Amino acid sequence: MLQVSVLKEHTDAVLAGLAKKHYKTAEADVQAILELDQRRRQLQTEHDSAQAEANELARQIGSLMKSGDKAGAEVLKQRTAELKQQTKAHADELTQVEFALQQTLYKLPNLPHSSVPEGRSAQDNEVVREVGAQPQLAADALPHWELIKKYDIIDFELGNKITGAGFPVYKKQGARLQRALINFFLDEARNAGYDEVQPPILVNEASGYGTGQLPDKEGQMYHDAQDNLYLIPTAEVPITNLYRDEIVATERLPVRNAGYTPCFRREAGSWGADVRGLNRLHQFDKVEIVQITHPDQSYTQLEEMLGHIEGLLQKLELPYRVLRLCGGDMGFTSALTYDLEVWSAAQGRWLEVSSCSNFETYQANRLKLRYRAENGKTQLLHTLNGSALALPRIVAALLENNQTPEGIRLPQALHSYCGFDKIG
RNA sequence: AGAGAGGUGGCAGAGUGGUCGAAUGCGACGGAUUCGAAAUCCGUUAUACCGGCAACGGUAUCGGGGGUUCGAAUCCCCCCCUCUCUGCCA
Repeated sequence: MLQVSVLKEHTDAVLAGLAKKHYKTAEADVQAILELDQRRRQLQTEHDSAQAEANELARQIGSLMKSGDKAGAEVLKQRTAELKQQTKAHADELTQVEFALQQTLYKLPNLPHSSVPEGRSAQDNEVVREVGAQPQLAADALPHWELIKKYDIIDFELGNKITGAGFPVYKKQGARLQRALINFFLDEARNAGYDEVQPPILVNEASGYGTGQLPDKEGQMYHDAQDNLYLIPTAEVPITNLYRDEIVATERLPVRNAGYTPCFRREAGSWGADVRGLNRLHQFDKVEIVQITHPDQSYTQLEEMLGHIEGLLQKLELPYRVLRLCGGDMGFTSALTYDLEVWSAAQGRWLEVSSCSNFETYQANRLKLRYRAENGKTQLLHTLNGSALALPRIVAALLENNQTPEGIRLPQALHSYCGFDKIG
C-alpha cells in the first residue's frame, strides 16, 4: 500500500502513476485520503491531550485517596467523567476514520517505475529481448495435450475423477519429470545464493493482506472458511510474510529465499480455447525466488533475479523472450514487472513461465517490513520476487519443442535429475 | 479432542489495582581500562502515532478484542496461541 506521506508530498506524481496504471478514480481517492488523514491527525491530537489530562487527574486522585481526602478526590472525578466521554467520542471517530483511510489506501495499486511503458493491454508490453531459435517442427507435430496421452505421462481424466478440471495427475515419466524439474530449480537457486525454505501452503488472512492478494484478489484464492485459511496462489505469499513485522539487520540484506510449493488458483471464468492442456491449471508446481533489499539495491537485484531465471531457460534450451509489462497489464502491487515467455512450438505461441517483479515499498508498508537507516530511523525495505520457474508450461514447451519420432529428447541439464534422457 | 498450566521488552525472568514502558540477569552497542584481547567498571539499549525545524513533550502498546475502575501488566468476559498429561494419528 502506498504511504500517505508520499501522496501528500508528491500528489501530482502519484496521480500520473495511477493514470499510467489506468486506475479510474485516482483524483477522488487521493483527495479522500488526504482529507481523512488530516482529520485523523486532528482527532489524534485532541484525543491525546484529553487523555493526558485524564492521566494527570488519575494520578492526583491516587495521592488524594492515599492521604484520605475522599471529598477532594470526588471533585476531580467529575472532571474525569467529562474527559472520558470526550476521549470515547474521539476514539470512536478515530477508529472510523482510520478504517475508511485504510480501505481507500487498499484500493490504490502501486505506482509504476519510470521505465514502465505506457499501454493498456498485453499488446502494449515491450519485448526487451528474444533468445534462442524457434524449432521447426514436422507437419505432423503434436501439441502437448496429445503428446501426454501418447506417452501416458499426464492424465486429465483421472484428475477430473478424483478432484475436477484443472487438477492433472502426473504419471510415470511425467511424475518423475516434475520431481526432476523441482530439484533442478531448487539446486540452481541454492547455487545462486538463495536459502531454501519450505513454507506452509495454507496462510492466514494477515498474510493475504501482507503481500496484497487481499482484499484485491479474494476470489482468486481457494478459501477454507472453517479455519479462515487460504490456499496459496504462489509461494510469494508465505515466503515474503516470513518477514512481516520485522526490522531486518542491514547486514542480512539482501535476503534471498527460494522455495518449492504447489500453487492454487481458482481463476474463475477464465477457461477457453487457449487454455487447453497444461496452459492453465487450478493446481501447479512452482519454485519461487524472493528477495528483500535495501531501497537503493532493489533494481540491481531485480536484474540479478532476471539473469538467474534466464539462466534456467537457457539450461533447459528453451527459446524465450523477456517482456517489460506496460502500465495496464502489470500486477496491482508491482512497480516493475518482467514476464518471461517460452516458445511453445506446436501451439505456435508464447507461454508465460515467469513473472519477476519489484514491489518497492508497496508490500513492505503493509508488512511493516523495515530496516534501520544510518540516522537510526526505521525505513521500509523493498520486496521482490520471481518464478524460477512455474512447471506446467515449461513441460508443455519441452514436450512440444523436443518431439521426435523416437520420443521426446530432454535437455542435457535434466538427464541426471530425471534418470533418463528421453520420454518414450 | 479432554484435563491442567501459561502467554511480559532481542532472550531469560520478576511484577496480582496507583508515580510500571515495566525490577533483575543475559545479549547487543558506546566509553573507560589494555600493546591488543579476556575480565572488570560506567553508560545506552522497544515500536507506532500526534505536536515540534529541532531539542524534546504527549498518547498507545505487557498474545488479540471487549468490560469494570478516577486509575489495569495486575480484576472480569470472549477469542487466539504455547506447554504438560491423556486420546487419536502420518
